[in-house]
Amino acid sequence: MNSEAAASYLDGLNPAQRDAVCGGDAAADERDRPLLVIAGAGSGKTNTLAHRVAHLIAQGADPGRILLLTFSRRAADEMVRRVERIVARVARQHRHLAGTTLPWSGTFHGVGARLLRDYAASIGLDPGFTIHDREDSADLMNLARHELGLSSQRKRFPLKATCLAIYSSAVNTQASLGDTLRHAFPWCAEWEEELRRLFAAYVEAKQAQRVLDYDDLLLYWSHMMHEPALAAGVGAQFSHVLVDEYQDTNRLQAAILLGLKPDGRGLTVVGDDAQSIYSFRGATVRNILDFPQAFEPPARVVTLAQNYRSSGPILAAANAVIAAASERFTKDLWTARSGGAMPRLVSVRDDAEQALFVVDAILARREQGLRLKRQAVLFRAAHHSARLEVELTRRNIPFVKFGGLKFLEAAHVKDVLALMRFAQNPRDRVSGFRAMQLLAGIGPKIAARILDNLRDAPPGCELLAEQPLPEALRPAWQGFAALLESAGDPRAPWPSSLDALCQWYRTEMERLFEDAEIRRADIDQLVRIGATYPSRERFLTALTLDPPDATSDEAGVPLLDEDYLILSTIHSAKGQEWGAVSLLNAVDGCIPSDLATGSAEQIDEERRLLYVAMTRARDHLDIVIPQRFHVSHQAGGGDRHVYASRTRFIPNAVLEHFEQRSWPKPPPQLEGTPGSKARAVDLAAKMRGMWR
DNA sequence: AATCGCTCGCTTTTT
DNA sequence: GCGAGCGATT
Repeated sequence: MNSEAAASYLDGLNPAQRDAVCGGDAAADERDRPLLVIAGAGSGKTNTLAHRVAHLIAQGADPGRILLLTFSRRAADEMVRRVERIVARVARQHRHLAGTTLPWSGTFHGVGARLLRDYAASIGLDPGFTIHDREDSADLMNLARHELGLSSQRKRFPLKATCLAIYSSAVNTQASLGDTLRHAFPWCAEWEEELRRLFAAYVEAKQAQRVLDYDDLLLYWSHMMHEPALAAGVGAQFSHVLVDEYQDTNRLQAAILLGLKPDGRGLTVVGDDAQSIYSFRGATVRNILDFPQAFEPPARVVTLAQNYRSSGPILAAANAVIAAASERFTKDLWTARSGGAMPRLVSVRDDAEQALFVVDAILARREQGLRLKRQAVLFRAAHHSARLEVELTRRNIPFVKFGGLKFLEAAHVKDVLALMRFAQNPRDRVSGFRAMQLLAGIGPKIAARILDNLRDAPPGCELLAEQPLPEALRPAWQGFAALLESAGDPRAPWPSSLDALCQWYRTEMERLFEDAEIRRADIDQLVRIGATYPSRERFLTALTLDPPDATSDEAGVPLLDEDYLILSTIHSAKGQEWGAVSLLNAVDGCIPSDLATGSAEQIDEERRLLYVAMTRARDHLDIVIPQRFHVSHQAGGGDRHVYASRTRFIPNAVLEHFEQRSWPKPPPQLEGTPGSKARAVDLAAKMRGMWR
């Protein structure tokens, strides 16, 4: 490539970024040496990684042999978009690069699913396996739990979700069950033997039903990497492997990488230990810390410490917060930006006033020209925004919420997916169990009996239509069986087979739900989403692994053209930025969550969470502290409350970085009789009712 | 055998 | 304020 073109696309990078993109170029042997990029918040990480990928392609790497692993589907799409844009620029001189695409980019889970299907034949897996989401997995766990008689113990056995969490934690951290229990679930330690039996049964059930859960996608992949012949094959498939958000990967994922590239050649990982916030999912910051020494010679390390995002005062405050972390490996970030307002620490009376303050501040900024889309409200737990959502609805301010309840968790959406999965894989008991009970007159008993019959049938011969049933059910059943059989046919046209299922389901909805009208819109939406995928398989996989992640995301298509406010959990805000950020409930008990104050590591992670929230802001940052807190689940709609205190992560010593103020109670003429508690409670209940 | 209605316990973050 | 689970009812 000529140096002029090189200059044109590398021009915008600072020296450290340029080093990360093409540092090893001079010596051919250096170029593919393993590379660790420590990239602080707002340091141009995505841009740098995208440039590195584009640079590799410009230097002759085959885009079809580049594996790009990101944390979320959203991040993958963004990365691919940027790479394509940079490559398109280079392609003006190098025609053969025009139209470059990156077929191998996605999450570990998504790529794992794809590889497992590709290699299914060589690892004894049915390529038609279905993937269970967390709830399906919990249901299957529950089935095993009942069959082993664990649900009727003298002492209460852990709930299905807890069992699954324990299983998942053990798998992802690669720890023994005993260690997992002692370390993360001490209150369940007495059940170790029962849990071991339960997990064995759970694994057998999954295999008999040709079903994989999230963890299996990594687990099977990593085991594949332990087979030398397979590992060599998969490894050779990729000339370069690049991983984003490496601080949030777990041991299983690290093992996969090492299996793919044992000598580290062609391997690049990017991350920031100060933003590690997923240890509850088994992520370990050790991955990033130990990365350089895992290779001989050790990996090259490049640090990006210049922040391009936040104003000086915001960055100073964030640095002050993270400085108190007991263990840290990255340096403070610095910025060339000068001026800007200090972040505000705002005291309000309670939850209700917090909502009022935030809405007023947001509208004021919009008056000054900052569109709603450039503003976000962040919080620790999805339900923290409930009061705010009511206020936004009342004032007709559109918003989109990320995190929390998903489109897919709605009962009616799950029903349709269960129908589809059952059609694809009649041995999938969880899906079949749910799907069959949609028919009036079929309950757990009949459904279970039919599933038993299906399990014993030879593969390929599903016999759905020929089940013994009460005569009264037969006509309805015939239609149901015919529907599933045609939808399950691998040659069934897509997406019309989905449409047919939904058509059938729509008529059942009337009986199943009082509010079928509202839910119908979601079903229409599902059909529309389905139409954007090329096949049933791709649709089901994508929906399980990369669900549309905002409530009312895509749902309100007209909404997308309009301006709307972003509401997001801090976790879901990772990697994003906004002109103005408001953080709710900066009090002890919320940040840190009182469920996460068990160990020093947990508390440190909560501190990093606050740091991540603060560093999302460019120009304005409001941290809100309600003085009074309603006790969350009290009987009888009482008005009990506790006095909350400012989060321990903003102690007096850091206050100098904030402008402190309190928000007075506004004149109470807005909403009828002021201070009438009964009235306020009624209104809230009404608003909540809108979402049911 | 399915379904309705009641009580009890738990309640973060997500691929 | 919600789901899972259980006992009573159809």
